[in-house]
Amino acid sequence: MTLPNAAPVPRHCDTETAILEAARDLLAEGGLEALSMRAVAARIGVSATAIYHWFENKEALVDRVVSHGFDRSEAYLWTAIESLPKGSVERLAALGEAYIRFAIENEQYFKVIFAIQPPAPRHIDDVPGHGGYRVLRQCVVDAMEAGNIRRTDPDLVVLFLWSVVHGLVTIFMACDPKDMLAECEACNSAVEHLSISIFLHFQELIREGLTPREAREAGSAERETTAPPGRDGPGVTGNAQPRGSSC
Amino acid sequence: MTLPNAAPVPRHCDTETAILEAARDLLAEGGLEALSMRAVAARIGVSATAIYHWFENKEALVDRVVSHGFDRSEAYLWTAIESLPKGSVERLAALGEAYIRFAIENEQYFKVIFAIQPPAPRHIDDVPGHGGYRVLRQCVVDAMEAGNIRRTDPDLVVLFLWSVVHGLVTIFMACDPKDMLAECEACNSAVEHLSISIFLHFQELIREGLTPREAREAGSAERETTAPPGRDGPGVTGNAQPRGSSC
DNA sequence: GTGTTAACCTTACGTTGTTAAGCAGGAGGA
DNA sequence: TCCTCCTGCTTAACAACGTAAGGTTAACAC
Repeated sequence: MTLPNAAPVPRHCDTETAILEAARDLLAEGGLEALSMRAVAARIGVSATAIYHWFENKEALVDRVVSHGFDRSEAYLWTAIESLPKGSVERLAALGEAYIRFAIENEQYFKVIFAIQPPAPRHIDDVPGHGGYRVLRQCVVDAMEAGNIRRTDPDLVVLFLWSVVHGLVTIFMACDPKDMLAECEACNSAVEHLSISIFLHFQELIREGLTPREAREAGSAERETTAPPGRDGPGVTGNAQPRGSSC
Repeated sequence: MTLPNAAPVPRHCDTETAILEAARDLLAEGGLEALSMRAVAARIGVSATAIYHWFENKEALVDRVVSHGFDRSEAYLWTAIESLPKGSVERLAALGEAYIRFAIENEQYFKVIFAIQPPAPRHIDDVPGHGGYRVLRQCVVDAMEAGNIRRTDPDLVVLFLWSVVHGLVTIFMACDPKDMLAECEACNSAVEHLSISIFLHFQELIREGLTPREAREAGSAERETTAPPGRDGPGVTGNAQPRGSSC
């Protein structure tokens, strides 16, 4: 274990890394309840109390594990979008899809972060994975400057898009909405994950909004002058999506 | 404790109710980690093992507590919207706001549900609060029939709106995005909760979408002719998903 | 009187996170 | 070579946890 001659590198790194790796594996395998100090210790062949030499307590260990996991998120998201044109809507869409994929692949990390209640709400920079927020914000600003999405408060749009994808994966982690979407054939297409398939359909809603086209065109002139937030546009029955019974 | 003469009413109801109430209070006060069998028992003056006479184990107790809490959600949501016109967009907006309020008021219940990992993903009907899903779906269908929102798969719209509000409250429970929204003056208006203030701004994005008006009007003419709904419009990922042509 | 059942109780077991005390061994100075 | 200090662990023990096993008591049926 100990490096023979490289003095400046303390051997402690080995144990600390081993602890983190064992904890990461346990978390991924069985969630937080499978991650006990004794289980981690047993995996790497030390006593449970040895962990306290490297981490203040279990919470600190879990925090490090989760942070490590999410440190990869920023790179993961950048990789997913780097080949797509800057400022494009495709890039934003790919980012959302990547977020969902990352959440699925790191489900236990997500659950830990959004289950543990911090004593006080943490600042966004202290939340593991806040790097993902930076990526998303950059893409939104780019798309806004390129004129591909509406110009409004970018932070609001960022939070909106984040809410959509995060809400989707969170709901999917808690329950299985498969049955409620059984009638939606397209949702059950040959896509790896149902949540991603649904997100593909969300994209049209995100882009076009829920207001029927007729109502929008009718009310566009008057809305030029006043734009109250909770207004109710007069409804004209439109049928933009001709489909059988439910779709 | 024991009722003297009223035979048909077994005394056990008192204890069971007391257990549920104590567990509910402990959960609300200190979250899941404050809810221990011994703490519940101490509150009502029985031994910890007495609880096992009424509940199979801790999980069953927590399940009942959370279910009870969410049983009120459907009534809560209906109350919030009953005075608003059926099929209106206001009704949908009020429903979203009510969901957020309910989540804030029942934060610990939310955390338990979306933190605990069921062995297998549960069916939507088994999820506490699925009554809220029913309310939302009804409002979406009404609004669709009234022509106030676009006609498309209602379940998709339901899941979309649910994702938006659920994602928003989940993000807010995990971190404090106050700083990142510091520049958004409107968000810091005199509204009770920041999340509700933000949701008010989300509503415009939900209704109008992110596509700039100019781009929409320019593209509307050509889309009149060729409009396969599931088609790769702008914004669909480059990962070329094989999509069903049905939706 | 006997038997049954409901509604508790006490005791105890194994596991958990965590602390305290101490030991082995290498490094460094005298 | 001896002493001291620090690092990286160890064992022992603690309180709190969920929960299993079995005893006790009162109410009730026959």
